[in-house]
Amino acid sequence: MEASNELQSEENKSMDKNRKRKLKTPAQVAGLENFYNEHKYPTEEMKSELAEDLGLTEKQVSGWFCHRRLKDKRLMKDEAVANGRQDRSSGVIQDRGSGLGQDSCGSSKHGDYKYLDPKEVESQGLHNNGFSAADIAYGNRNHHTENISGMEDTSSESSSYLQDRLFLQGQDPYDMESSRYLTPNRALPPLNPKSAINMRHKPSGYLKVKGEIENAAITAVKKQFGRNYREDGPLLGVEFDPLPPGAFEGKNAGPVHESYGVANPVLPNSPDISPVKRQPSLSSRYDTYYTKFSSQDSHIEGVDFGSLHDGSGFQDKQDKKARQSMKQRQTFYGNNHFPGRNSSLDLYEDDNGEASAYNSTKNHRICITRGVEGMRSDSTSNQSDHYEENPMIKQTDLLPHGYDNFNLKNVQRSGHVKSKHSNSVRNSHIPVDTEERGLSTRMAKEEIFNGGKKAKKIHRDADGARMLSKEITDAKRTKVDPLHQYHVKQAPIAEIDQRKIQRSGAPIPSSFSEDETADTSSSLG
DNA sequence: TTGTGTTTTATTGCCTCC
DNA sequence: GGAGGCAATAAAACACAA
Repeated sequence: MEASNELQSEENKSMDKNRKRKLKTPAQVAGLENFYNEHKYPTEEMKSELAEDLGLTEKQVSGWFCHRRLKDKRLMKDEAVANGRQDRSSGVIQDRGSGLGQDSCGSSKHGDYKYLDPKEVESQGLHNNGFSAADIAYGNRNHHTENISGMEDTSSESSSYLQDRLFLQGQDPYDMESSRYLTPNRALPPLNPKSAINMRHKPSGYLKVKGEIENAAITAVKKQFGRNYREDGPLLGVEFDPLPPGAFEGKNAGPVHESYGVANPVLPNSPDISPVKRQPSLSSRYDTYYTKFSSQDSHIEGVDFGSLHDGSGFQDKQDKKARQSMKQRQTFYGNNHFPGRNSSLDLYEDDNGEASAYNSTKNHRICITRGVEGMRSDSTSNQSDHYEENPMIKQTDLLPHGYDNFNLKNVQRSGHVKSKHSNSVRNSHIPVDTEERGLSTRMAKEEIFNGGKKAKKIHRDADGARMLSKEITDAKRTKVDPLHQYHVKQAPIAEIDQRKIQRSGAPIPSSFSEDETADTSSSLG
């Protein structure tokens, strides 16, 4: 009896211990998100790898993915509902929504069939370019590439296009990452035996019946996008704006417009726009996200990865801040993978015509995404101390093949970004612009859907951004890291920053206000 | 500073598939 | 029956407003 009681108490203790929520570090979240973007249903192996890489348990990873899917589902549902109300012809979105909604993993094999999952297809097609922390790890291990193959199936056109684009740019670690998995003909070799096997699998349950149909729909949409991107140009932020309305026939016009409006690159060269200022809502989110993340960067650079979750002191504090912003963004971040990435890529490249800008952005992102891994790579420069904290992290394995360039950059960056300010500044700009575009779309939608609630959130973010902006501004004035300066040059970033001004009540350039207005109006109605 | 609302994390139960 | 997943729930961590 006593023994049992004791045992029970022990269990309870341990339960409590486990029960005690422990927030994942931004790095971990980033890693998870990135991986999630590519693999909604990671295999056990993947999970294991990811868990190891992130310093989490498989259970945690599984749980996280589960919740993440739920979250996605929930968002999609909301979106679908809202879309349904607003536009009946939003077949695409609805399709997505339905796909997600029904994509439930009733079948445990979904993970294996993710190739067929519209969601996956889409995310993969557009996200393959995205950087996945896990990818790095997996890349080295040649584990997963299934997704891409699946992608080729349904969205080979757009996806390949994107890949090509990205590949050509060749500067993007993300791209490189994905490209690494590609065979000379761009086909993805089954790296993982399991994957290969999986590929042979046919979807079961819902996917079995609807997979192809949905894929077709998704593919169609993707193709539409792909064409737009391809033919109409890379300026997703700018030109994509009008496309969605047409492509989606109205329903998305609002959201899309909004999203783009947020990141509207139309004001790239506006001198009036302060780089430190950003738009409140969406941008601020990511802005904050990255900014903070970068603050984590310091964390990343300085830290954290190693401390992935030792959850102690130093990192915890930094994490806390980063998390706050992170949390708010993750939702969107995960969901908007493709838009953000693509848009960012295109925008940077085309808009500025400066690969460097593009690269810088990427690098930045890499830094973030790599949060987990990136940190490691960064750590090589001087974060060893942090890594020491986490024995799970193997610095030697941190650098994925093909990431030499960006890693180097990152390292360099981390070099001068040692100072928190510099970090903030740097991060505040780049990422925002990059991810924001894609994310903004969804965010805008969410705004619409959730109305006040979202507004509140946005406001919250804005506040955070404001706080950051102040910090950033100060930092900028006092110190600007070379890389950062470069980033600052980027008009898009400046625009984004501009939003901050708006939020803070500072004067807003007419051009930007228009954006804002458009954004607002679209979101409102 | 406190209360409230939101988000994230952890746990548990159930379902489906093999 | 085991594995994987979803859904529901509880609780912690945050953010914001009063």
